[in-house]
Amino acid sequence: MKKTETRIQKKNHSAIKAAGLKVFAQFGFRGSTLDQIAAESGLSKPNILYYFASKEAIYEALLAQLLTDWLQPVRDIDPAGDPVEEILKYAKHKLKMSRLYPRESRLYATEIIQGAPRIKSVLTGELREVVENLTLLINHWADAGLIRAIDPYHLIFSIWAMTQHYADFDVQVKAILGERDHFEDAEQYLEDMLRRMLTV
Amino acid sequence: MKKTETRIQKKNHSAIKAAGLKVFAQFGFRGSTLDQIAAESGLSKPNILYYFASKEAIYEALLAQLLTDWLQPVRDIDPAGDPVEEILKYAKHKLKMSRLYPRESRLYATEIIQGAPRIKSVLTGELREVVENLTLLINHWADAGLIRAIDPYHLIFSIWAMTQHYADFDVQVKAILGERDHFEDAEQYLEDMLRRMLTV
DNA sequence: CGTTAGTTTGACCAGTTGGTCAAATTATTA
DNA sequence: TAATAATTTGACCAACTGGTCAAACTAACG
Repeated sequence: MKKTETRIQKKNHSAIKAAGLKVFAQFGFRGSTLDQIAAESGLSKPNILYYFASKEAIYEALLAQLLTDWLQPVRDIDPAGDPVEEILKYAKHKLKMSRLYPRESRLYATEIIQGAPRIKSVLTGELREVVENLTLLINHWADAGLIRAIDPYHLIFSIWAMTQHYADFDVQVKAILGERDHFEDAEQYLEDMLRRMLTV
Repeated sequence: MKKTETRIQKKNHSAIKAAGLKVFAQFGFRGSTLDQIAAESGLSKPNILYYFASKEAIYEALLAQLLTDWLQPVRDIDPAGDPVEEILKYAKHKLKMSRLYPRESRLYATEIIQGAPRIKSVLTGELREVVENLTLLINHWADAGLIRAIDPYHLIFSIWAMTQHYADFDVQVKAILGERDHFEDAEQYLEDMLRRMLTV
């Protein structure tokens, strides 16, 4: 598909995606304008449309990238590993992504809040499947007595909710806690919570 | 302020706010248009601007209403009540609001994700103060040995995150769980989690 | 160095945006 | 019922929207 990408193409594609991420994450698809992305990326509007067919194409490129990054760590959970540690590893990974890539998290959040018009098929397809497998694994662990019996779906939701909260509601968290880094405390709380939920 | 509001004013003000809530919650402030709100409310665009000075005025009226509804249940927590039950009552109340008023939750979420440009002062003011008081109470309870020692801030964040998740990420939750009502299971999970976190 | 392929842009366009306003319509009240 | 106040609207506007395009410019390469 992308056999030969020139130096300039590579640079500009990523500059546009970086700018698009910044703008879309803040204003959502409809609230964002090509002029904003142009200003943010330092390119002219027609130049942006030379590299991406449309505003929507930029948005979809970002979403596609995001979804693979989102799903991979779930797939990386090792069924042969220690259950509590595996779940903890996943949760911590998710939290770290919230700290390092809060804009990606916000972009995803706005898309979902708006009804996920462009990725609903991924939600009911790939995401659902990946989650289904994870719930089976969790139930299997519970049956084997390795963790406490627990609703696997809501366990997963609680991990998502708590980790993404720190990225999506960053302003609110900072308004309450101040500007200093709070991710260390968050991780400790999350670990404590999960251990209590998973061990008998 | 609103001494005499005629029958028609009352009807149209609330029709516009209802329509605005629906539209703003889905598309955010910048992504929403007066034409959408007009269509949704059944009024003409100039007629809407007869009742509200601007698009922004509608949005701010909604946010103001929302914030008081948001803060009240925190204030209603009874310092003299049973700690675990009080916190549980609050969490369940929050979850119920997610079920009954998901659009309000989404409107708030989009505003926060976008950096809370219009309510940052409320966050660092009223909200912070109310949360501060709650953390003092929780610490007090912990000191008295009525609940386990716990980081009160992240406890609050976890309640917010988990309850609002079911409203804000409704599409995703439904993509995974199907269309049937999942709030009963969510409440059970939430209660289980909080009891485990709060009791020794 | 000259040619070609890749890149950038100013000018432009049709549709949409929030908002205005005078005039028409409807409700209220004396 | 007549006059007054409140409500509604069609026509309109300037600014902005995503997108186009031919022409100018720059990089790559034989």
